[in-house]
Amino acid sequence: MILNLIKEKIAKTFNIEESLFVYPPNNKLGDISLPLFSLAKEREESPNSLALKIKEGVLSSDVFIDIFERIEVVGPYLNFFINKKYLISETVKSVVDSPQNLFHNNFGAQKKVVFEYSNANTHKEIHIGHLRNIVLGDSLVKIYLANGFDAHPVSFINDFGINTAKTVWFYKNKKEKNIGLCYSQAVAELEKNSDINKEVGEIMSDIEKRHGENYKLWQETKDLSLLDFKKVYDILDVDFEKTYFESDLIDEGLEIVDDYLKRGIFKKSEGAIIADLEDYKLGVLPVIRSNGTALYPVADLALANRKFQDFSGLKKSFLVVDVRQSLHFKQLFKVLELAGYQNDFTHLSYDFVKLPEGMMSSRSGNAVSFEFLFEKIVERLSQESKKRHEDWSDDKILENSHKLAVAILKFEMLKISPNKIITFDIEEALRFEGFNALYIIYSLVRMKSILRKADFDFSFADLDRLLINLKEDLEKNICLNILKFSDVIVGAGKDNDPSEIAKYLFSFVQLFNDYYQRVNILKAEEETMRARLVLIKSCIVLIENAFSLLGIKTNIEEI
RNA sequence: GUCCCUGUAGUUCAAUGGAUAGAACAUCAGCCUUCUAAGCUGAAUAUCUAGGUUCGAUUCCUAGCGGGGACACCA
Repeated sequence: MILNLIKEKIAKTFNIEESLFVYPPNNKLGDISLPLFSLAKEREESPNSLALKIKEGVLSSDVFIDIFERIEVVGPYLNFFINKKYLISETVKSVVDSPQNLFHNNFGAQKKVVFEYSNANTHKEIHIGHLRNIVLGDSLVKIYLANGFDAHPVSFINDFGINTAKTVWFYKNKKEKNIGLCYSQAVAELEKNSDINKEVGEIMSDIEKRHGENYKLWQETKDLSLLDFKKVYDILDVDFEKTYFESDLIDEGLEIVDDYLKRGIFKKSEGAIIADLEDYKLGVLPVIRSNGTALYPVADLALANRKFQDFSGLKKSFLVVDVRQSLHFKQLFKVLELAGYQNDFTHLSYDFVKLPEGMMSSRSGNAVSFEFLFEKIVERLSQESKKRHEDWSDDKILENSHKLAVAILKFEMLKISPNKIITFDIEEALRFEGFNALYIIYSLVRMKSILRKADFDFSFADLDRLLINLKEDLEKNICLNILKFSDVIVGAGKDNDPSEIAKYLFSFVQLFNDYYQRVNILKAEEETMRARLVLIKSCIVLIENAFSLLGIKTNIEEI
């Protein structure tokens, strides 16, 4: 890639660490820059005189003769201005000819990794907290794939807890068919009348024994719940290679517990079975309740096993789970380590989604369900579309609004760093201005519309000759930013943070909109027009690639 | 009490230890006979406090203050 090649060349020639290069805060200062503080210290020289020396060296070397327009020394900084023609033509050609070189690297060396996410509970509704999890996991898998990892998405579904029994109880007694509503309403009933707990306990016991009427109802409600999940996954266009169920893992987990008990990793305490991790300052992990029933870690232990069985050669297992379970995972990983696991487990935590009025939970029933939010956004988008396109059919409006709503929701969840709480304000989300997927899609659709109107056949374009016509500073700046995308992909992977892609994408489109406003494309002189069309095509490829790393599809032609 | 995260503009978020701390929303002032104005331009406004490390700290360290979370039978 061009920027890396340039940095590498300079670094090699002058024996400098390649990582010392930075991008200047604004493009008036240069395209790439080398701050010389540390190097000057090492070489016992003043940064400024060292900068001047290197500058002379670069200028006198014929390797760099066509690459740089000029080189400036500003105090301790050495600022390189890349030749405009060279930068533009190299960039556009590589986007058009070999985009995989720009949008894909082999940083991960095909290391096999698994991402476990969307660890939803059946018998509960999917709310916007889960949405963050699903969208984050999906995006991370895509970013890791782009970084050359062999990444696989799996999901672990919790279908066996006491919450399922509560839902069954409500379903059975109140004839409520909407499973999502059953749980929160059951919790409310239980609070009013604690006698119900006994019934719920009996239901749970039947479920665990796997027979009788209650077990049947459990299966029935589970299936209904899974249908609801499927609906959401389809809307969000996410898919898992494997889905693990707690109910399938529990027996294997119990065997492991026995084994660990024998090996002294677990012990009995106060009637329960625990892992005592006080020595590691990790407190105590309860595994089996004093009444003999299994707790969450039992399934986790079995799942750790399964994943390495199912994905042979697996090097690393990522678990995308809410930050509130950090301690739990530290404990679990410590237990696995004590049991002799050599494998690498990493908890990718993210903070929760709260409402402006406070915390959200499916227990209290104040959660904003995915379905509700999605419909609300579709509705608002449809209203707007109708205003703009009186000639569009209702079907077309609805279809477009659906696509947009998915993009908007995903972007809302991903544009903020995972370790920040998202305060989800529905009014804010319905405003569609500024740092928002709609802004980007709107611009993208305008770009596509220009290409449609131009009706230009790219396959016959003689790029070398054509690109000479791109003479604007903005055109160079756009190309420079296209090139920076490679670094963004690597960074987002290293930091496990898709928001870096979202932020980059937004600022890139801002830059393009500036260009769009200032420069005429279809009205430009013939050759300039064609060159600009090729540039726009490159921008479209970039934007669609960036969006795809966020799991956002861009199959929208009009808006 | 212990541990984890966090504190930047009126609000929501940015800023690999580096140059003039950036956006978006809201506010104010402008731009549609012109490739889709869900757009663009301009104005105004900010690093919790005190120390330390460093040539250089919003960033790293220590302490304090504020916010959130987790800490044995929830997941």
